[in-house]
Amino acid sequence: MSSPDTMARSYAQLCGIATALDVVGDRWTLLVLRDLLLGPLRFGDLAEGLPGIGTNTLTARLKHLEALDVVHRRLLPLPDRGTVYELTDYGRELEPILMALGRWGTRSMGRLPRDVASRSRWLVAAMLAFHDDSQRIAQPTTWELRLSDGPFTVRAEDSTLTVAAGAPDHADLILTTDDETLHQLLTHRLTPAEAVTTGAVTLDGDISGLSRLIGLFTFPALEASAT
Amino acid sequence: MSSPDTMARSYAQLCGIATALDVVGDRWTLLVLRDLLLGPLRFGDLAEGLPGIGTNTLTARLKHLEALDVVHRRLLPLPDRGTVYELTDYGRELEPILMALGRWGTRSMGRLPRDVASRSRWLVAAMLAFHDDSQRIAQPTTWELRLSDGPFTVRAEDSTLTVAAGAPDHADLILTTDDETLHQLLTHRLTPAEAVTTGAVTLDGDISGLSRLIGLFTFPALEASAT
DNA sequence: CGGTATCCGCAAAGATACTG
DNA sequence: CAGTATCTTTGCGGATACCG
Repeated sequence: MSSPDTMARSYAQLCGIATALDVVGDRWTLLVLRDLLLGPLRFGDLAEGLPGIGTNTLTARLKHLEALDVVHRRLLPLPDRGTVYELTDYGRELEPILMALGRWGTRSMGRLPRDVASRSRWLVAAMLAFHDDSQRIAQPTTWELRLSDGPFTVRAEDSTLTVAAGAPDHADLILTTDDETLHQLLTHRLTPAEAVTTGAVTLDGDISGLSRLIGLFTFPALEASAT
Repeated sequence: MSSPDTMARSYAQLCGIATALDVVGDRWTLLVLRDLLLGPLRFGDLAEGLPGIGTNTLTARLKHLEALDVVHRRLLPLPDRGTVYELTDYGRELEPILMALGRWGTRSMGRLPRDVASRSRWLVAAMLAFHDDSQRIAQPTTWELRLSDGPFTVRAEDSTLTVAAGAPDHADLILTTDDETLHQLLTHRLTPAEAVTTGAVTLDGDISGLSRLIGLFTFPALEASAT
């Protein structure tokens, strides 16, 4: 019984890249891992974040990833009584690769179809991708972003940025907004002052903290479609 | 019907990673790009390096990649009268991502099936992936590797390593060997002296050059399969 | 030889209904 | 909520026939 069907369609090449694709190359797989980068998720939350995936396909991907030690299935303690999926150490090593792939793919986003799905968690992941780690921040700062997917924690310390789903215990600044406004702020098409004045952003804390947050990133301007 | 609708199965997500996968996420696509990393290839050479791919699938992938400016189709000058496919600048930006993915996947190579295909070009690509760029080499050196796929050029200058298919104009050392022997050398399961003595490697130049070549890399030992 | 086009069988993926 | 079962659709691999 050489491993179940998890290797059914292996490329069978003596090559690290081909082997990596045997593990994470199937359709949807890398998007599952992308969504798990911000923290553990339940089956239903994963499915909700992957519009178009069938529950059977999601089940198959999770089983495959679990068998290959990329994802771990964990039972939550009593109050919740649920199951969550989270990255293993091996799976977490994909983070810089996924971020680099996301930066690369951003250039092609102008070609996206008209009816595009959007999730604030993807925008938050993009913040991780476009964080400018050549900057060192003077003192550690925590932001809470309240977006449509729920609260997220962004923390800057020295030159590292950590991002996770969920609210922090303490935030230096809480901001409530929508994806489009946040993206406009990050691409400098909207100033913090404008955003607050129009009510597109609601702050609990000082507006300078919003400016400092935005300054941590270097988002590219999106190009229009060419084809 | 079915005109080149290259976005037929787009994830349609406002996300750089999802967009990248719209471009290079289809089966075989990243392996096509891997093989093009070492230099332009003809259709037939690509097909030969991707055992199992159908010629129709390869055609579809190349058309897709060409339409999205990842690969460029170029006609060779007269003596050859052929067509080659080569990476565009945009496509070449995938190199560090593919190398990182290959390093990541190497850990899972113990699970590969029994009948694995092997190509020396993949081993040469792995040399690029496992090059230790913390080293600076005293004086620029060029090696010619004569392997089953043909000759390859490896050049070290300062702390950069370049690798390409084809023989160099001048090589400081020419070595002829097989994939298995080269891999054993790179993983220190075989010493240069042993390899030369047994005839597994033939040198045209000084053996110290082989030691210096091997010293440029930090290949991991392959783990045995667990499940 | 360097592709392209077509048919065919299979396995994966999408959709949805259903169950613990 | 967390999946499983079932059915349909689509993509893929393989073979082959065709064109420059």
